[in-house]
Amino acid sequence: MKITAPRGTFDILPEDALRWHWLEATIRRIFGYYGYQEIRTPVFEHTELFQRGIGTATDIVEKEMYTFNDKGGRSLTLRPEGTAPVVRSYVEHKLYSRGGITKLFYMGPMFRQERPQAGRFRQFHQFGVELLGTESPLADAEVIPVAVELYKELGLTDLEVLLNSIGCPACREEYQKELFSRLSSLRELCVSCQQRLQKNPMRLLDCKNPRCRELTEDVPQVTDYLCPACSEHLEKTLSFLDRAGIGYRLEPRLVRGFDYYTRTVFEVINSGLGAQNAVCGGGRYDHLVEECGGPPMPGVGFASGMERLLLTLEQQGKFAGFSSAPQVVLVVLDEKLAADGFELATGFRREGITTESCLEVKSLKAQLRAADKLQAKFVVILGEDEWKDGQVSVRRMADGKQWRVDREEVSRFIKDLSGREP
RNA sequence: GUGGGCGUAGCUCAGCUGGUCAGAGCGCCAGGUUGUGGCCCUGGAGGUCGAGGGUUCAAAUCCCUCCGUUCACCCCA
Repeated sequence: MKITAPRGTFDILPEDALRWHWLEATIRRIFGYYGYQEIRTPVFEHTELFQRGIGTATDIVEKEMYTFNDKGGRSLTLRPEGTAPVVRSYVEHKLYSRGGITKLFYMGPMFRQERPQAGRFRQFHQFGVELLGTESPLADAEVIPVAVELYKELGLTDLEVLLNSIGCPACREEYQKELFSRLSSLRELCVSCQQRLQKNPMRLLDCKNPRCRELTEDVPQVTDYLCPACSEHLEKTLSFLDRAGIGYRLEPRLVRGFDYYTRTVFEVINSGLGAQNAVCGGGRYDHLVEECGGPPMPGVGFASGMERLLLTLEQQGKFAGFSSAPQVVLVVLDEKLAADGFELATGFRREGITTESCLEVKSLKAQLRAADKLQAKFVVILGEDEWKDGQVSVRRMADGKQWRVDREEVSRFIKDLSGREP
């Protein structure tokens, strides 16, 4: 094998495509119930959008973006995430001027140059929703069940919602100062935590290093530092979730990797995925629209990884029954009848019968074996015996029953039979 | 970017203390029925043993380099 798909990318083969179609269709259907409308943005954007939106100090912007110069010397970047592009489009087209609240969803490939791992790819697919134009905690509370109920509909089990509030810039700054003063003297923190302490002290709360965990054990929690407004926002969000019966776990150490988040942040995790256990991540971003050149306009949303969902569903045996079996396989027994067979197959298809036509005349045995492998419901056999009487044979594969039928009546015959057992 | 595991037929793998070691199962194709699938039987096709280099009379088997893949760290969906 000379040329393979680039590292971290993969082909979706026909049998897999069925699963993707099903997943995509389910997402669209559920999002429809909640009133989200699809928006499609380019797969690449000006590099600056992500630098401004995600934050230059984040890992994604620092080392994971596919950035290149086009022939005009512009710096472009394959989108590493979906929120910044959606917000860019929202601002560019002044969607806020249509009044009220904007509810959008997107779905498509994203690109990050990381080392591939279980459930992690360089080209991967996400869908997500963005609810723009309101600061109400009802919006935070609404966005979470969009994901949760979708997962339920997909048949996912063993999921957990983790939730936290990281406050607004004002209360967060005070908290970060506190963290810094408590921890900056500690030499025992791991190397990356030393760096985090300088750039974004809050990030070291979710370090997995056991020693760092101990050292930060009794550090105060973000939620203790929330200003009255942020505190009230969190309270209300939680009470709405409680009221609607949406389970969650308050996770004070949950912080997220993008700079744009404010107040509510959350994740949905699944234990079956190994280290990459998050299937969904999101939160509120009250200053991103402004950052992107729009008016002050709050927003909240989430993104979810499709590969990880499919992986989990696969583990749960969801796709056992997925197949694309044809209703009819046409078998032609003699080269001389090839044209008649072709005409017949075309007729079936015009009648809406999924038909596999006979492209190569082989022994009846071989053709039946092939039909069996395709899991055909019926085989229509066209041989000289039948044809001289203006007929074909229809064989029901499930029980091997066979009928001689006039050629003009085959479509009707098959349709009638299809409704019945077996 | 760092570290570990693995790279032998389409797939899953055995062989790996160097010398019938190029194999098994499944899959594929064909035959056992003059026009009848699934089970069974028989036969067949298919591999530069990831690539390159080295050690040796001799390497899939030992050594080195590279590539790929996988898991973990980092980070994240």
